[in-house]
Amino acid sequence: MRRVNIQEVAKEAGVSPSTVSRALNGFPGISEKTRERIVEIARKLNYRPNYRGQILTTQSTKNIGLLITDIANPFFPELVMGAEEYASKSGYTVLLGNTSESEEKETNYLDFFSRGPVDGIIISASRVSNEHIIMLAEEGLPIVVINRILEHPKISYVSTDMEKGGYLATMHLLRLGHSKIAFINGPKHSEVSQRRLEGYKKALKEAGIDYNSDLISFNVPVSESGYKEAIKLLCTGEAPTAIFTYNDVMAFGVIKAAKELGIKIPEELSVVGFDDIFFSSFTDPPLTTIKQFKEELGRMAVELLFKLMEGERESLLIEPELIIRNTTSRR
Amino acid sequence: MRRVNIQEVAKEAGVSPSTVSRALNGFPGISEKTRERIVEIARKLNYRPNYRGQILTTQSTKNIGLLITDIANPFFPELVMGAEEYASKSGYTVLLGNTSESEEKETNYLDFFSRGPVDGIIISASRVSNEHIIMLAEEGLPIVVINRILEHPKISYVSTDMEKGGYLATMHLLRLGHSKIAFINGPKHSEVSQRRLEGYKKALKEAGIDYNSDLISFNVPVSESGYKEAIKLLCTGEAPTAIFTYNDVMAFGVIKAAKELGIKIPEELSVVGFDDIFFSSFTDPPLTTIKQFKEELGRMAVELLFKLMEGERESLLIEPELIIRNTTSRR
DNA sequence: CTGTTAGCGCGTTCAT
DNA sequence: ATGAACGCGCTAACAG
Repeated sequence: MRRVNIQEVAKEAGVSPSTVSRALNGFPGISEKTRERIVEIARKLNYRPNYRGQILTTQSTKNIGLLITDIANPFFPELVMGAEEYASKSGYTVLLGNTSESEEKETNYLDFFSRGPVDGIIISASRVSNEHIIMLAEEGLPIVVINRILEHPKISYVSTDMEKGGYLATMHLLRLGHSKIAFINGPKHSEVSQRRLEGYKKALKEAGIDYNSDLISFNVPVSESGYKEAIKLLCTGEAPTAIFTYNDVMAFGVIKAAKELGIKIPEELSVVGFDDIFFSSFTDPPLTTIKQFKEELGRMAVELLFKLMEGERESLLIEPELIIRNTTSRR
Repeated sequence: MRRVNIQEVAKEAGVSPSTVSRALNGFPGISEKTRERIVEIARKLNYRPNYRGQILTTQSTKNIGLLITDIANPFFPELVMGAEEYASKSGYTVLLGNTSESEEKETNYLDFFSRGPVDGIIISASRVSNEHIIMLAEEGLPIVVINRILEHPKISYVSTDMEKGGYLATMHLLRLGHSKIAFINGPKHSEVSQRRLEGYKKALKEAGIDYNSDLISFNVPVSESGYKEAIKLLCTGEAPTAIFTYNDVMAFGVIKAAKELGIKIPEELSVVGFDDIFFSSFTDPPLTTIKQFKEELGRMAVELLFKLMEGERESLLIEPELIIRNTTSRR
């Protein structure tokens, strides 16, 4: 692939390859004069060490693998930016694996990552099993998981407090006088979905309202799901007066459905999303939502990964925040 | 990093490493019986070939590097998805480099990519110079550029016809009776900005309207720029009746500014964006825009890259499309 | 059909 | 302060 290698530089400088290596890597045991001469020659020849040979010897790639579920959902880009910014400060590059909600792709990327191109992995994806993650970790690969509580001696995690999020959203709606609150939830198998549902139930219980599973649905977390579920819910005789969605993008689908059905938001229907992505303040009306600190999540994941690479394990929960805009109102 | 290597499998099976390699890679010259036995042992030992050793030998990484400017702008995720989907069909993984509009980061990623982790590069970023790209191409690295017309024997490109896009947007506004049309453009040095400006000028000329450079500004292509420029434009005595923006995200900024100033869209101000990202149909009012076929752009880039790796060079232009929604109306 | 040898491009001994 | 030899893990080329 690359043109000039270390041997050619060595030949040009009339020294051995190891001397070139020492010179260019700033290692001791070489005279300042030779170093300068070699550095100059290397630059002239436009020499850059071959990555493939380098990582094979050093056993370090200076790369981090970041697995995410859906790059089209703005939640993830913000997370990625947080991770990338922090990683690049330490000279690390982030290799992004986007899985488009496909379990097979998650497995493929994880397999790929585990074969050597990265020094550690951050997983922000829900399909892959804890067992699979633990297996990789036990092979010696440092792993940090995002938004998944995984207690294991070799794995760290950072997560939004999802139960708190579900609780905040539901409580907000209850306080506004709603009692029939639908929850258009995410994938059933996902831990995140389950924890938010716990928060939802907890709030209901505190308000003394019976839990009704007819108001809950589990979905692929994309806009269309929100749209379809909203149509279903709003066309029944006993339609809910408020809808809480698994994420903002799904809430956009709900808003769209309500508009098409001529149902006014927030007068006739209140909507609460989750994530607080950039576009949520631009919808009509602007979306009330539970904010996740996405950049912080990405940043902390990298920080915890670096610690893990040095043998220190540490995990943490980040509190979400209720952002009240204009899709919710008193019943 | 990885636990068990090919030698251990060989030892366990009582054969040589090369036999194991043949068995696992499906190469000929090995008895079916031995192959099955080795495959079984490899699976039992949970062996997966070490990527680092493998690429050093095969000279192929099965990776593509994809350089993008701003992952937070939904234009790019859609492009990435198109690229990824097509690449993964051929067993390739996409390594994403996000540069957050920083020239230094673009250079870093390009440097990294050129040192060996990928078999080819797709560049959808504007800061890096043609010279730099050509240098890398001449080192033997297959490169495809997106939205940049770069004629060079070793480089392919795929681009939206930007001049056409600028022309379509401006012509649409002219037909609606607008004559004072501001253009909140992208980065000045960017070829894309320049080509769209050409289209804008061409439409103006055809309508017999003089070009007024006061109506043109060059900006970092993020939402805030649209907001700030709109405030500036709309607070002057001679405010334009229509604004064309470099991308949809900037148009969102314009909409926000107009709302804050109490200016009604589209009655008092028409707005046309560029890209047609997913959220543009969710704004209030839904945005009129020039659609780029983003997934197609990503898909074609990979296809052209594969061709380039086999020595065939081919480039193409994709026609954009005017999507009329509700931010434009007759003057 | 299988084993041995060599080499990808580096960094790291261990000598000198 | 510098060079020679070795090895990272794998596959390709050559032998048998």
